[in-house]
Amino acid sequence: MASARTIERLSVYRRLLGDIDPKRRAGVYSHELAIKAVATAAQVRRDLMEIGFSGRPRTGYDVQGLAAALADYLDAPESEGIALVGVGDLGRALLNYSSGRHPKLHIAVAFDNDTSKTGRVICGCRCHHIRSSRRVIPKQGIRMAILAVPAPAAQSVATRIVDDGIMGLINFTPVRLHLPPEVYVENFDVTVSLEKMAFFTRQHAVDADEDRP
Amino acid sequence: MASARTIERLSVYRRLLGDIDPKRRAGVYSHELAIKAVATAAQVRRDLMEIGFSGRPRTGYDVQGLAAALADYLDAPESEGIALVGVGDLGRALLNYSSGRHPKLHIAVAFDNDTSKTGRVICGCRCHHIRSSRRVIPKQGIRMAILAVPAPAAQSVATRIVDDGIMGLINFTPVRLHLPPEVYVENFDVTVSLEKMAFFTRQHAVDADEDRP
DNA sequence: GATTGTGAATTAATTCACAGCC
DNA sequence: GGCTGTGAATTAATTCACAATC
Repeated sequence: MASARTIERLSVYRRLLGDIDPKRRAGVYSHELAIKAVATAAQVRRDLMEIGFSGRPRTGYDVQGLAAALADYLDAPESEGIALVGVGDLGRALLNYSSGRHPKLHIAVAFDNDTSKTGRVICGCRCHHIRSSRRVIPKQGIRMAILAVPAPAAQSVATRIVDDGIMGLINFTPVRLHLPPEVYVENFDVTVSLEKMAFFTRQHAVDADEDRP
Repeated sequence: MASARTIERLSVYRRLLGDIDPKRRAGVYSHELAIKAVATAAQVRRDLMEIGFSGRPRTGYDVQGLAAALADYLDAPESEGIALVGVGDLGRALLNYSSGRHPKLHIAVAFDNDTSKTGRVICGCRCHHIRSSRRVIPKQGIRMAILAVPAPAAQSVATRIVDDGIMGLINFTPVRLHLPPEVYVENFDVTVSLEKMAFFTRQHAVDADEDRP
């Protein structure tokens, strides 16, 4: 099976393909995708090999065919609904961002514990009280969630929704969750990113100094 | 130099240390950090070797000493200010999240192009119009930024602030930025994460099926 | 002549496994 | 006895390099 790194790049390639009008450009070369995706041409070819899609020498990869192959590989056959848990600023940003953007993934429902938010439609999405998750999540057949609650609530809410049938989640809180191993967890940690940026920005500056004659 | 992966884990270890009261527990073992950080004990030891911090057999790593060593390795000597560019829902979420949380990193200033936001203090942070970035960024000695603007504005705003002196940034837009190589860019891409979660959640389910007798 | 597909080589990241230590 | 530090081994990821192809 493809590695997480490969999946990430495939997702990027797919978006880049969206920038190409297939009526104007029928084919795209590995080195073109590579430049836009900040990768190498060989890497692109390897990744596409992984999903079993072939190009042709001289003409490259068929834009429409590749888009279809990527969709086939990355997407589920049916559209999948995602639960947003926690409708703060971040939750609203995610709702606005993702509404209608993806062909097969959409935020289907939101949960919060603030009764001024529950029972309403926020950014086009119905918001329920978290206490009704047990009823709503199985009923709508939802298997994935975005966790965007305050840190102190993270573990208990995560445990709860996993009980309700959630099998994969993106964790926007800084808490390292303790969940059964069959649940896929992706940590999206802002503090780590900030520290990494600070570290490598400093490092880049040092490198540039050292390169000076 | 340490790899990006190592830096990420060091950042996680540091936060985990914060959960330990050094008055109650003077030492911590590699396997304890490993469990909490979802890594292996050997990995933890390798990472700490990288920063030149030694533990002692039987007693493990000194909690306070390790915290100090991590701070020394990860942080700049002086506190660093970060510019937030784009004060939408996501920007506000970041402001709320990061205010006063980190000892050496803070969002020092915000920029937007919406005059209903500029000239005010939002979530404790002064918001300027983006057109004054050329004056404010150098004056405050800011070298890092968080890019949280709408996608269509991403490239032009990024180019602009790099001109103003920004050397590292976190890109929350889905745009692949074209910037000089000496600028450190970290892409934080929600669509990629969603697709990855969907893919591996599905995959986990298949695996579980296959494991059944 | 330019591009793909891929075996081989290389480089990077992780884990093993055990000596040394308290 | 249980832990660290680390050389060696292993595994994973990437890149090289070139035959095959159009």
